[in-house]
Amino acid sequence: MSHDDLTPEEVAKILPPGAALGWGLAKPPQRGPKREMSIDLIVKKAVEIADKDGLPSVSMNRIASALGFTAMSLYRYIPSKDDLLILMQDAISDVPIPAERPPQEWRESMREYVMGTVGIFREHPWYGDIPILGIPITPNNLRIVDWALQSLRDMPLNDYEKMSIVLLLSGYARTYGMLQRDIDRAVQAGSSEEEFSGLNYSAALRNLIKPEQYPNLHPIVMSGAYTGENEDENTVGNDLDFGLERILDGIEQFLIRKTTSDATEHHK
Amino acid sequence: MSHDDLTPEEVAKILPPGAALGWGLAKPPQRGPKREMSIDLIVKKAVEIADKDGLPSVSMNRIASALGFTAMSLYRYIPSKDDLLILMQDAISDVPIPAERPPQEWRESMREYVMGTVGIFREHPWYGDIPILGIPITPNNLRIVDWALQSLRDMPLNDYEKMSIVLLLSGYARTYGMLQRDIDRAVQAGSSEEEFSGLNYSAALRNLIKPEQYPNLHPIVMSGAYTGENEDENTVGNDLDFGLERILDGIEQFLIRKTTSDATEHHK
DNA sequence: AAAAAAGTGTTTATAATATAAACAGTATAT
DNA sequence: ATATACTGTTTATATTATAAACACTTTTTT
Repeated sequence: MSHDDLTPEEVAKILPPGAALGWGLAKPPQRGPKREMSIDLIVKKAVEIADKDGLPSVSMNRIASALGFTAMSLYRYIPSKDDLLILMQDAISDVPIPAERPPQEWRESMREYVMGTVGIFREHPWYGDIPILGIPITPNNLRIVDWALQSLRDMPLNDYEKMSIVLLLSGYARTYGMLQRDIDRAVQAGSSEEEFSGLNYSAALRNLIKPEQYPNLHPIVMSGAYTGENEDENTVGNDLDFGLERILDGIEQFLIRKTTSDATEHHK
Repeated sequence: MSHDDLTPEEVAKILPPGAALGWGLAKPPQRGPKREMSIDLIVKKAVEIADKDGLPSVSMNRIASALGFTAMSLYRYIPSKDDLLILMQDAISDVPIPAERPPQEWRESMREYVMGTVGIFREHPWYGDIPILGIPITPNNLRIVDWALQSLRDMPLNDYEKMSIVLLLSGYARTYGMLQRDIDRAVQAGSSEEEFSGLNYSAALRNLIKPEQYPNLHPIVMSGAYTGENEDENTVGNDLDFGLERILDGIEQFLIRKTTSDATEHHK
């Protein structure tokens, strides 16, 4: 409601500590010994560890040791581990955003956005492990929201419709990012992609899926399609593209319906 | 490939231990003292605890104590905690499946499926916290896949197209289930739904989102739509319905295109 | 009937976790 | 000169999954 200009201190008080730190709103200390570390350094090291050994390996001890300090020293910079996770998540959301496209290329623009978001999951498989505690409010996360809104800017939609579409696209990207992550993780854990897709379980499923209890699934298990026996016909990449094109078609239908009904309303 | 009839023991050897237990393939012990517990009892109690206090509260100690035994006794029934999680996940997937609808009501049928799946997340908010280690292979999870395939059974689609659509719908249900869960969780943790939607951060965001850096998001933050200031116009329920209808429209387009191109191919 | 085998639930032990409290030392403001 | 604010460290705590060894109990084999 209010259009007040708040001071940075006032803004910092409203936001959760992690977000306030992300916006650089922590005022540097005025007294005491010189700091030997920095928030950026800690977050960078934490991301490095998570990339290499996964999120469970990111302990306060591990980060501090890697930097040559004790675990407790980190608490002079970041109030809690949850806040650190928020900062890590925002740090890796600092992705390059491609040049804007003309409005008629909105489908390609949305594809770029979804693929870009899925890319974060590929590069940092722990991205999806950090719990979502609310709508994005950190700087790089909001830049990604801004990116998603780009192709919608000049469309005949109200703000809520735009946000619904952004949610649809970002949710889709998240789903496939996490699916891709789960596969990468299973592969890295020694299990093969075939194991994940269920190829190893084909024989077992053929014995367990009875047509009486699973009338619709039964033929698909028997044909081998469920466990992806013809790998070239069924890959995750294909599934991702397939679903995305259906969603884009659905958005297109909405736009068509919206513009024609606007035209008829004009006639009234 | 093979059409062999395998013995239950052979099937159990192929599957991961958790899944084999879910299918009831563990042969009862032949010697030794009578068992005082059962797998079902343990899983039921674990689900009860998770429902009440969340997944982190489900420790081996907590389950065993609630049943009047020691933590280690559980390992006589279930090989590891990961296996227990698989059994818990399958147990709550035992949802009632509504009566089949005539083919022309496929949209309503898909809506029922998505809403039903989202419902599992509402009733058991920890559902989405259990990591996905591969395609569904446990009995109740496969029953849900069978449900999803119901409305597609008689459609002119090949098996891979059907599975892609199932993946699209189940992924969408999962996304919104988890969103709903995150909100419920934030509310239960004392923070309000307004806090989650960002309403409390409106004033802060208005000061932070500069038009130069966030050209597309800026107007939406200023109008109050980003933080959902007109609650009646923007609810999660609305977003769920909006996205689902777009996806159903996208599927409809695919069906139309497919049937007309089949017709033209016939003409050749 | 005797002995071996298999399985029961329990006790004890281990390494790792986030972070609270108290500490001695250091830079700045009054 | 002294009070204040801040630094990084040390010490301590409760909790976790599960391995190993234990004394009993039931069934199978000899």
